[in-house]
Amino acid sequence: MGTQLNIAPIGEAQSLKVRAYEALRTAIMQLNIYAPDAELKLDERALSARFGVSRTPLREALAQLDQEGLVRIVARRGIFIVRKTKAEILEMITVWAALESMAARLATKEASDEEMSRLHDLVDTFSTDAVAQHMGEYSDANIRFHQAIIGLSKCKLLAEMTEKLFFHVRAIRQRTIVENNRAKRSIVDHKEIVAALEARDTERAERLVREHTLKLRDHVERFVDIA
Amino acid sequence: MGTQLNIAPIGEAQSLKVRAYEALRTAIMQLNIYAPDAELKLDERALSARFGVSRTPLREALAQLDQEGLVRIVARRGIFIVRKTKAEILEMITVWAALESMAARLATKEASDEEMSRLHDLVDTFSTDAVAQHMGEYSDANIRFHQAIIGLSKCKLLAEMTEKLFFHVRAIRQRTIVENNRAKRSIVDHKEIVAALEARDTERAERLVREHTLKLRDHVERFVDIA
DNA sequence: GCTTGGCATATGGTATACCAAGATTCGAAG
DNA sequence: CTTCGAATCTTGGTATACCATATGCCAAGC
Repeated sequence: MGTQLNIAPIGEAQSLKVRAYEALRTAIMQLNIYAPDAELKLDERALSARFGVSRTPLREALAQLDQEGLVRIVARRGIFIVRKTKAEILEMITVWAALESMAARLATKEASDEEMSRLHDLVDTFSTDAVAQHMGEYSDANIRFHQAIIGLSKCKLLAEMTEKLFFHVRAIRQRTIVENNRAKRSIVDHKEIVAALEARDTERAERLVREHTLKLRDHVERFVDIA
Repeated sequence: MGTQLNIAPIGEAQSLKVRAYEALRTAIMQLNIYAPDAELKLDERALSARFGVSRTPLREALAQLDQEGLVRIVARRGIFIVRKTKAEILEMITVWAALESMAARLATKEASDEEMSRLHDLVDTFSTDAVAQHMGEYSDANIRFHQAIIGLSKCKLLAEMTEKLFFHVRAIRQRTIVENNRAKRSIVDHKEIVAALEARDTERAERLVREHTLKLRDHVERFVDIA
């Protein structure tokens, strides 16, 4: 196909800093930081030996994780994986609600009908996926639905900012009590949201998205036990 | 006077990284980056000599500025102060609208009457400050008003996130065409917002704040000439 | 046995040297 | 005069050594 060699897949040897950052971020994501026996302290030298790179790029990666709030670096004390407090999680969900409701508002004006229909499909798929339903509000499938709405806003900044929030919120999956009723009601909410978006009902779409996410907030406040 | 020697709190010498970061951030803030002759390229070695510190802490400070979007580090090319494009500025104002409208919503529930009255005073002061009016939507006094609303939400994350946005938006001050009518209408908006907040009218407060900021967005879109 | 001061160790912070790849210069070839 | 390429310079990336302080252990003294 094509008369040009369609770009090299580009193995792309990124900087060690970036690679270290991604490796650490992934590792932290996979760690259940709320488990009582979770390893929360990191050691620069041990990590640098483990990765096979010097401390310098590793430190830069850690500094970035520190700024993003995933770890906390304390001089001459150590580097600690951060456990978000419940209050912080609630604030993040609140901000999420603010951002996604604005995204819904924009989506009613920016998204094409074709994009809307793809969103529609996503909801239908999710509503028949028992596993996803079981995972509740924190499953990857669910997160994808919300990210899809953000995407339809065509506002990259909204996407960037929510991505960081999702990362932290995902960490509380295991601490959530899954109610079956809640999962089903969530599906209903999603369908209503898509309907409002497709109808280009800006105000309703915004309100539904906000209320949906704030419902999650209240649920976490009442039924999630952390910190 | 006291029977115990009430030890000094200790000066607190911050790390060189933090000091370099703050110095650079301040310097960038004071620079009119949209001026044609603005110095947009930085040099690690030159800066390290100028600050009297080695490249290491300086690099960490620069890496942080890079992540925050104030500068862009390109390997083997240089470090450049970022000029935000108009599209990016517009996105930032949109996100700002999302965050502050949520803050207004929360404020109607979280703020005390006493705090509301202080906000009221702030508006009265601003409305009689000719200089502030002249500066329009980007004066420090105006920014303070908006930050005050954010503060009343009692949501620290909202405050953190908007602070970064304000920094970037402030940079376009000089590029804004100040219309007298607009300044006056802005004051009217502010008074209405405060009224809604004091009346604890959640929906109205949210809507007014959102519309006010989106008005600014449209104004920038039409009358600010950058990038 | 308990307190206390010092020493050893751990650990993040800083300085410095070197590397590799992009940018620049400048002269030789045409 | 133009073109092109090799030598050189520039500049961010990386490795490594050293520094300063928080912690903990241990022994000396009460």
